Amino acid sequence: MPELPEVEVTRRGIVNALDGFKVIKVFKADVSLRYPLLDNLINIEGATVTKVQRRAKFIIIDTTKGSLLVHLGMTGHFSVLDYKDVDSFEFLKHDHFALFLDNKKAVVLNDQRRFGLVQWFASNEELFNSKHIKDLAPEPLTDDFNDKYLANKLKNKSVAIKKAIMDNHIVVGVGNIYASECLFLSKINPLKLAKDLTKEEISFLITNIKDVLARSIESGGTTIRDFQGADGKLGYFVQHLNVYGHKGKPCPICQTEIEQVVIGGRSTYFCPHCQK
DNA sequence: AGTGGCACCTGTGTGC
DNA sequence: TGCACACAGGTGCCAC
Repeated sequence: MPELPEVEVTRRGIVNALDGFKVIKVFKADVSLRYPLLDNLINIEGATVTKVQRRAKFIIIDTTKGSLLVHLGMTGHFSVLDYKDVDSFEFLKHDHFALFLDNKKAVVLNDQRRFGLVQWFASNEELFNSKHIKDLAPEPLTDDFNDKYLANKLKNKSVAIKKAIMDNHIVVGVGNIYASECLFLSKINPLKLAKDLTKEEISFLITNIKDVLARSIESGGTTIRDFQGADGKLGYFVQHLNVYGHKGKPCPICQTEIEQVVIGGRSTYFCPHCQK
């Protein structure tokens, strides 16, 4: 489900329920997500949350007793709910993990397809050195993601540019929806090989990635099927999508029919006239 | 090393 | 109505 904007919207939706409050109870389901939910998740009980941050599509919850790493996978989402007492809390189907806070808020992770991840680390440092985090590329909304950096990463890359910008070793946070949208705005054919982009195209692409992600965060993310923020609100950036899911519909610029192709096993949408 | 393809899951929509 | 199949916002592992 979630790309960078949806994860950031989720982070903002849970931070006020967590930050500065004490975890009095942890719930974990018996079934595995992408990895098993280990017993050491219980270690967070009694800890006070000190920070809720995001790195790529991961949410990181730092506490006085260690750090929690969470990934939402395709269908994960958090809800912030009120509870009266822990033992009578009624979970929904596919609720796999929950934190019960001393402010009477429950932060509950629901993940239908179970591609998500929840792992406990003894320290923030250990978490950032974990295999999930340590090799991640720069954040797209920082100055580290710039023309010089991307040009260097793309030279000699014999993969479609669409696949390249979804590669976490090149830039993080760009998923299947925003990849199509950014390439449309940049007038770049998604099948074009990464190494064949001109300097100007790389520069324009960076501008559009930053712009699209930032605007989507401000709109509450994109809801295609089931994304919702932790407060249950839907994402309204879907109204600003130009090509994703628009197969056969007219291009908003030239009216040519939007085409769909599969790149790296993922549906990709583009205007064959505007994107060269 | 770089690249392509598939596997991991559940649910929904489509077409026969 | 029922069934089979394709597809869905992500990532990691495997074989070439």
